[in-house]
Amino acid sequence: MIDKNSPLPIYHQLEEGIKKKIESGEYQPGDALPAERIYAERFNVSRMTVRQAITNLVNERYLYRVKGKGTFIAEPKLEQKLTGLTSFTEDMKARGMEASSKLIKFEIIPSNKRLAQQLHINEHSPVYEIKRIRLAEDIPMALERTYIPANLIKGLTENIVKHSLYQFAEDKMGVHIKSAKQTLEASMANKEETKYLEIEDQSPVLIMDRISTLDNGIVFEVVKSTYRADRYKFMIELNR
Amino acid sequence: MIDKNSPLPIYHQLEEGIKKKIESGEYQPGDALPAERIYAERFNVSRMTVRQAITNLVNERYLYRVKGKGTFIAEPKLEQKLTGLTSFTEDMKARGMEASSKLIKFEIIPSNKRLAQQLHINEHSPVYEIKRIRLAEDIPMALERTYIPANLIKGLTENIVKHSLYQFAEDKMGVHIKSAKQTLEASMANKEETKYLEIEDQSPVLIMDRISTLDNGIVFEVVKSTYRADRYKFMIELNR
DNA sequence: TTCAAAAATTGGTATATACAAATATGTTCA
DNA sequence: TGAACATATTTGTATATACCAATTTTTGAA
Repeated sequence: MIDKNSPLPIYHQLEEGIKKKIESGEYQPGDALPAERIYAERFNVSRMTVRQAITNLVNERYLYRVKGKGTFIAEPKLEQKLTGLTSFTEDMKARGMEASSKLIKFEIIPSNKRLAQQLHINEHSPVYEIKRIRLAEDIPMALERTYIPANLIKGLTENIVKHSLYQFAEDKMGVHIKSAKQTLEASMANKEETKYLEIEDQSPVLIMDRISTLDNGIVFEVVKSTYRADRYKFMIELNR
Repeated sequence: MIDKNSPLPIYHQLEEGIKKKIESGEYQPGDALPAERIYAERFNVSRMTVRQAITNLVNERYLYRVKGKGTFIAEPKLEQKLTGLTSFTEDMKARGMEASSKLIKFEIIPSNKRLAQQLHINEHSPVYEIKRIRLAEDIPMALERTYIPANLIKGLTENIVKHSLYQFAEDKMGVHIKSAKQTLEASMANKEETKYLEIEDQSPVLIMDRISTLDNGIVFEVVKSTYRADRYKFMIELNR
């Protein structure tokens, strides 16, 4: 379980080892973990090193400690893994519909204050503004506005945008999106939205804001999407 | 800042002290925290003790460390927790708000066709109907209607509903919720919703439908929640 | 047998120390 | 000036040790 010559820290190896036993079911919720001093002796490492591994797992909710009693396997955490919230294209495909998109704007503009803040760049710094209409079976479903710092991804063309932006970023720049924060809220359509989505004024719409971050922590994009409430429903599946 | 005779652990005192300086604005995001050895010397404690305090703050996202450079004040955390299957109460707590709820209906009614289908029971079978208003800081945020098959959970009382329904189900029945399917859509408030949520007619609202399933595959509940669009935003965090 | 005291076990706090690894700074030499 | 090297500083990993606090187990006397 422990290789002292490994470049990986001992506490990390121990952490992974314990995690694996939990996930495989060898350690069941409620079970007591061997005492810290036992681990220390068994692997001939310091108790403090064992503690470091266990502390991390406690922080990640895999374990919990009770003073004087021991350390125990925690109940698996419901939530955390949201499957779903896939891309529009995938989403439509899953519903058996033909997805397409129409590019209506592709420009470099100076960022305003709010955008600069979200993208962690200076105000007025150039950003790509990509505006698209998302359609399913040729019916407008959403208006999508994407903002990407211009200096982050040079040589972006309309053509690329028509294909996969993420694919381009991965292939040419070797960057991967690590996480995304999304918010969903209800609102009423503004003028631009009613126009492109072909809905009446004051119709209810769903607004989704997404901020995507790369492996290295750099904010890659800010996306603001407006969905027709009468045609679109978000599905979120939660498993444990 | 540090009282060695206090019953509170030193690392905890240090933790609170640093946190206070961050929250008061004395330490600004991006600022470097004094080095660990500086703190150790200044308060005449071990560097390891300082590390324990800082490690906790790093885990809570108040600080972040860069090897060889130092420890820095993190950007203020706006939206840490995802609104996934976390309860309204937890959700509000995460946002630093006081959550409460008002029970406005608790009855056993015969299920209609649609409900029976969702719950996988026969039409007209009895179900609990629990109607609640969810409040944050005494402001109505959502109207929540929960439906549970009556034969699934006998002896449910108003009092239990006021506490935790899930807790009751886990403790008394030993059942765990395994998964949930949620849909989110925008709509306009109907009469009942405008009344309880204290909003104007035709206001936009967010409607969340949830179907929760137990370990054994039995559908446990159907929840229909209507959220005020002007006060509530769903946050979803996705990580790779 | 019963119950209270003592001992053992477990996690919690704290110290001192050592070296590794990444980064920043200063210095030297071409 | 500018590049290469050495040095200092910072966090990261790991060990050994000591005692505290809560809990469980064992012991022993009534």
